[in-house]
Amino acid sequence: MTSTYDLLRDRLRRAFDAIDEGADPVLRISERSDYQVNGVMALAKAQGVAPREMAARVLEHLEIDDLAEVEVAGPGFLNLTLTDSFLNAQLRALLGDDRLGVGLVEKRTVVIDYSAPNVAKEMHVGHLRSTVIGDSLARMYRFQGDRVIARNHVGDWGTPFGMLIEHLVDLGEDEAVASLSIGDLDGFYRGARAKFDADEGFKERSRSRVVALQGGDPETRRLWRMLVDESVKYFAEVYAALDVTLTPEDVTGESYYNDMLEAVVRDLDTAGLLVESGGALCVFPEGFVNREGEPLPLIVRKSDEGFGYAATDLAAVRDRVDHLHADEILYVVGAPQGQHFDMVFAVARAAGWLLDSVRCVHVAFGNVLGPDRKMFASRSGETIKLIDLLDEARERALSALRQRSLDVAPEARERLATQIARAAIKYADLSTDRQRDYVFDLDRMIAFEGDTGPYLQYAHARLRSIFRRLDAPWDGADVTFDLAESAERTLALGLLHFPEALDGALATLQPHRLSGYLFDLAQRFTTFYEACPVLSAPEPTRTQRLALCELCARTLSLGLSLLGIEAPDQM
RNA sequence: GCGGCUGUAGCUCAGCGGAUUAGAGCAUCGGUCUACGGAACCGAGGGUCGGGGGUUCGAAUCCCUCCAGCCGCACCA
Repeated sequence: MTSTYDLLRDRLRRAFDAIDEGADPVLRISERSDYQVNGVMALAKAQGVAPREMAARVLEHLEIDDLAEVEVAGPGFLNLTLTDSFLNAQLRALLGDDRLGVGLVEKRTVVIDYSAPNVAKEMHVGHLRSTVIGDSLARMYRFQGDRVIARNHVGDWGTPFGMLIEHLVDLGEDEAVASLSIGDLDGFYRGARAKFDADEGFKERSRSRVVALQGGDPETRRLWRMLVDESVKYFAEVYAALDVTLTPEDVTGESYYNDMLEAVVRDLDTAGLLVESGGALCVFPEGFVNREGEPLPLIVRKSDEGFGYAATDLAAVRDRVDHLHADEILYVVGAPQGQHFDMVFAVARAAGWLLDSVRCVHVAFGNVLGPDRKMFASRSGETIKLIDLLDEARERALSALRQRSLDVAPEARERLATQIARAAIKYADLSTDRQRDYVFDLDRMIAFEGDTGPYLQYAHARLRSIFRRLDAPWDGADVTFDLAESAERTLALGLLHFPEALDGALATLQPHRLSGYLFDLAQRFTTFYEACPVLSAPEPTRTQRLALCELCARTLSLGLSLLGIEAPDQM
């Protein structure tokens, strides 16, 4: 089906095109009517015509009577009120559409770089946002019909691996694997670090181990592989606990690009972009300066001849363009790295590796803050394990569930608690502008009241409970939506807005556009639910209301799934 | 110093060119109530949208400037 928004916009565009080819009608959801058209004023200004006069001209060209009544309002807005027959037709189409009005785009390849934990290091709150936001974007892109290639840019290379491998050797392989597989990655890392700082001999061994690793010594590589594999296994557990779609196959760590780094340097040199400065090989992209106002380098090869992350990131861009054939590349990485990515993209474009046709975006996000508005950490100042955070949320959800007389088996209750805990944490992250910092407050995010994940899950569960109470199957095949009650009409309009909400989230790479919509829809539903009895209503009202409930449940469920949140039938 | 992000009700946040009363959630206060699940709903109070200029018929929204906070600015990612 074609979405309501698209149908209206197409008609409006035709009228606008007749006056000025390509002019944007600026169609928006309105508080004063169903939709409003804001584009008349801009058009009037461009053409030197009085706005209301322009509105009249647009109306002359506008053929939209079958969809909406139009009224000129204020300085020159067009207010649209959908006709009953159009509303009915759209709702009926929605009932038969699994995609709830969302069209499929022409399939492109979208690479999304997200999560990026470090080998032999715990996943902590610092990884939460990248993981949750990236996964939501991946789900939305997939749903829209694109081919998504997730890239988990795991930190699996660099000098710390000398000490980590030596520590592994000291512990013995079996012991080390056991310690890693119980998920005590920080313990392992700290053990290595402590010895490195205290023991000169260990430090020396670590250094030569790095050399052996870089030199490709088979035994060293085997031990390194072991560390990586165990960590990736652990990450998979965390992703499962979070219900994140990343798999071990998506892991292309820093080491993945090692063999491409020489070529990066060589080709930059060939392109005449490479400059030696202080012993390091650099590119000075235009427009970047340091403290002193001097050109700022992107250091591709360090003065010790090692490669930095800039080289890896450049190699990754090339790989994603040349081998993955990306049409679009997204980096879901914290805001502090903004300048670094600006420089990498600038260099990649200057080198001709990244064409203008490939959209490359740093999807930046702010920090997770503690109640003191500082970086979220435990009392003792340590970072908090992601898995501990989830466990605590699950405990709270569980105790809340116990206080309810919900007729479910203990195992089912455990499962529910897990679903609620994930919803609480993910929704809190996905329901604010991602560029801002946000305060992590478990009490607020896990509450069943307010703008929370559990509230939306609850709204969905209430809807499903209606259908459980049905004594006989209902059939919506011949339903007619007359929407006589205003609460019915308000809910119905909300259902039609789903495609715009998703488009908005994708266009801005802001999942909170979608979460905000879902919360609004849930509120429309609860208002409707209070005002309009469903099961006890006489026919044909009963069938109509059941159909609205069905659509609402499906919209909530689908919408939440695109945020990576499950919608249980009962809670 | 340069650059980026942020500053909207007591708190947490939407809104980021558009319309007379700037929205929501939480908290507060007041209602609804023997219920199609009350973990709900309805209502009220509460804001000079950081300050000041400017553009415009119209600015929380665009431009300039100032203030405050956070972050980045050469070999760690």
